[in-house]
Amino acid sequence: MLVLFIFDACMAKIQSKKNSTKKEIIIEKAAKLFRDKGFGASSMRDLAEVVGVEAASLYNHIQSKSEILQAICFKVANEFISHLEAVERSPEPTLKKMETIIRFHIRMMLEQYEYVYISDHEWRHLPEPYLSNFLNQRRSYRKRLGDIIENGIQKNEIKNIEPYVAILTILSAISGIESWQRSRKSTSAETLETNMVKYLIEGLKK
Amino acid sequence: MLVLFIFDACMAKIQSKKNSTKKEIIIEKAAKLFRDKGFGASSMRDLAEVVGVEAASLYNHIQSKSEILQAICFKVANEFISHLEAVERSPEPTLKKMETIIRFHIRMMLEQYEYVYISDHEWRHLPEPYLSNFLNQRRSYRKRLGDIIENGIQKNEIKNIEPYVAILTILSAISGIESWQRSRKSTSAETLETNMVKYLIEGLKK
DNA sequence: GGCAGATCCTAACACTTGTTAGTTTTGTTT
DNA sequence: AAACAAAACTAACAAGTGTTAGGATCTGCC
Repeated sequence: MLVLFIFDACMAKIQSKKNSTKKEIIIEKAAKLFRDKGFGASSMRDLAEVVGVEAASLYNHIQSKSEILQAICFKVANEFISHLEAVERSPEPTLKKMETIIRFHIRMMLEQYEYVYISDHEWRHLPEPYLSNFLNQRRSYRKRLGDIIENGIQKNEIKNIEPYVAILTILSAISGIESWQRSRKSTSAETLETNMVKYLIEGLKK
Repeated sequence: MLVLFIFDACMAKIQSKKNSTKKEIIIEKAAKLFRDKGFGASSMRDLAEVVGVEAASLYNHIQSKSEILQAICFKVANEFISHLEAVERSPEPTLKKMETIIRFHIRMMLEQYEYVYISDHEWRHLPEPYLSNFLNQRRSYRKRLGDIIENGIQKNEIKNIEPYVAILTILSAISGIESWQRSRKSTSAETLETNMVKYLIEGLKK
């Protein structure tokens, strides 16, 4: 009863069903904008224009420019973390685990390009304490990936390679898909995924 | 005679020996600044402060904020291109060529971190026509790298992999060293270079 | 010592930034 | 039709932007 009341009050204050929708539209448009002009170079007036509204009107749905950035960065971070948790719980061999993770990263880069790109490149502009929070999550995520690799080495399932360097290499390689997105060339998405997985997994095999 | 005159006039107009030195100092400080705040978020007043001078005084040595960015981006681009030309001319086998190039990229990332980082991440802010120019050089550079790989495949010296994807993977992986730089951890530069080369080269071997 | 030129400074410019206040329009409910 | 809330608008704010003008100061050379 009390809980319901608080919940309702919260919903009513922060967002109703309708401006939740509008808020999402704003964030979506913002993602596209931030991706190709950068967060710093995108003004609220720019954003307002693509949304089809006056700049001041945006503040009926969001609280600040950086709230948009926070929403994007943490949405992406959460998706990666919860996927990782599922993989960690699975009983598969190390190489298969890594392939699953690599494919997930590649698909995220293909299907949620704007969001992932911003989370990768514009997190610097997060205000504290969100910045520290984000970096902690990131560090923890990479650490856990490194643990998977280390575990695989100890079990003699994969080649002996510095886990940190392997993770750095894999994640960076995938985030480079950004530059493929920027200029859709002859190479198809499928070719890209197949070949990149091949390259990155082959380098881990014994 | 005429050539010399033009050369002299140019030198005198753009920079004398003395403000060339000062100009270089400004660019060096700017590189550090741009790297950790981003080009857009760095103001000329910020730059002036680290140089130890008033903002307006900078304009005795440079012509505009974006001239600094141009200087950095094209300096880096030229270094990579001329190194590539040397490798192209060499008679070595494909795998050795690729290792040379990979090592050069890694060392540039280790030794000229600020410059390379900015060239990698802040080129968007170049004004036209420099932007198009830069992107053309970049595309051409990657194309030539791809040709080396394609040639190696035809000669049966390396594994059959999509050249474009291989290049994308290699370059992106290396540019990820940025995040190692950002937080000097337990891993040494040597370990990093050794392991990354191992990973990236192993994935090319037959 | 004094001239010349390089380099600095202060002040200001025109403009853009994110955001707020106050008001009017819009759309739904009674 | 009246009333209410949601969401749009106009106008403005304080602060910060890159850059220029004009004058002061410093430096090295005759």
